[in-house]
Amino acid sequence: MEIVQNIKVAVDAIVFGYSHNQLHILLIKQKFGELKNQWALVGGFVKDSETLQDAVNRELQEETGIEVSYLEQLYTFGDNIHRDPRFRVITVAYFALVNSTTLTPTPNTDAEEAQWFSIKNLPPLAFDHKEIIDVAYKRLQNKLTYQPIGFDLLPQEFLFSDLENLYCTILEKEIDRRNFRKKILSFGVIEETEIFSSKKSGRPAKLFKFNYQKYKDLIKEGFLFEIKFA
Amino acid sequence: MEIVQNIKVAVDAIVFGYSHNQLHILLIKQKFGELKNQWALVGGFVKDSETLQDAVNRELQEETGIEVSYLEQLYTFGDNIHRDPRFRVITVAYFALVNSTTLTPTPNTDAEEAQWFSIKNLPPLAFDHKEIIDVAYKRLQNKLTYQPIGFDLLPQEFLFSDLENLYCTILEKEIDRRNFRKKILSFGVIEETEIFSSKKSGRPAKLFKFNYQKYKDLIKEGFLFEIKFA
DNA sequence: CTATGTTTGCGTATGATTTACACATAATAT
DNA sequence: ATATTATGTGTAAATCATACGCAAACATAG
Repeated sequence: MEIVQNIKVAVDAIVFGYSHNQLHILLIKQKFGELKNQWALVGGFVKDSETLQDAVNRELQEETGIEVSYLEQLYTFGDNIHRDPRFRVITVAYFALVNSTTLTPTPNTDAEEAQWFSIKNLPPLAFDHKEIIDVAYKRLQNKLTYQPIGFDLLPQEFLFSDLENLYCTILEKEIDRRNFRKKILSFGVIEETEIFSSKKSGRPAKLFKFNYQKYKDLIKEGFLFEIKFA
Repeated sequence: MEIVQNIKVAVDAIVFGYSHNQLHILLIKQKFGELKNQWALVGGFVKDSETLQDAVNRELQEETGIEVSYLEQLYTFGDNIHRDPRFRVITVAYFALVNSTTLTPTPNTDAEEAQWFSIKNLPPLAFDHKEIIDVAYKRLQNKLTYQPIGFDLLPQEFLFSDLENLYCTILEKEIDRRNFRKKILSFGVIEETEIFSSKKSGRPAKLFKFNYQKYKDLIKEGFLFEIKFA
């Protein structure tokens, strides 16, 4: 049986970053093609010999030079049947987080320009990329309440107040500082360091760090986080 | 820029059914081709002009004649690069549930034979379909604890004991009958009917039915279920 | 027709978790 | 020095989860 099919497979990455108490998304500006000067998600067509995830990592490398600290498949968008007149495109979207210590994008090719945008202030986007981002943002909000992915958006060592702020910002909720601290500490996956931060004012705060090993052990036991705040 | 890509896009459906206190999966037996006599998931190649979900529904109709009561995208499997020598296949897997009142498969074409298998006793499967089923089963177990999808596996009207049994079976856990009832009723999405069931022995039980409208209202408010039993 | 077994339906006591809120501490700024 | 700011810890009340007891309504056996 012969299969006639004129579909191309692409991957897109929704890359979240966190800095200055704001959630950001990494976008690239097309320099050529029919999408010239349009902002779009990082992505491109999958090569025959690479896995989907390899394709995402390659595109990320080529277009932004950024290495992500978390990557998972999000959803496959394939209903936009007439996006390109030459063929149909289905795109497997990947959800990515980057550590805020490595935030500066440096594209390998000069075909594109990479830039962070606050999620509250996105430019007009190519294709259905705005809807893809909406799905990704919901996933981030959801996942934050039952898995410790917030740490993947912060530096290796961070202040509790930063973590708290991150949760407030992303979940768009007020959180009681004291209950939040108790809850997070009760999971036993973050540890105090002996380092204190020098802030402008106020009592100096201990830096904390995430214990990935401990987290993996918990996951093995089928443990989930369940962070829910009124 | 010319895109050279030799990838075909397929869809697969993991169809769950529940009967005789057991969870079942719908499989088809290939009658032709290199996979002759192998059991496999319902699925096939996507046509250029149909959405992914339409493709799933079409394949379900063609191969089994079954109409599902719940359908959502599960995951896209694309790492099995050398499954077919002619081209690479990526398959978008869909998670489906069928109401146990419509369990009899009746394939349109006589190319395949469709049959239910207990999840505890699956035959050898084609490709990576066993792994896909594993992913789907985990999703089912998970989803059952925070969304009322159990009702999509039962008849319109059902006994509480059936619902409880379904949860026990799928979650592979003992559940306290009384606490389960209280919890489920507290969500306010199922209603008593005036009908009583005639059982072999014991006190007659009221039949209950799911109120989909009420559920949709709850979802709008961002409500989640959270059924967790020790 | 009574006794026994079986399944349903409801209730309550206990413990665990969540939520709300108060105050001492250690730095900087004035 | 004193005010200001942010950190770190504690505790009481309310809510929720868990464990379990018991009566009601049927079938069946003797």
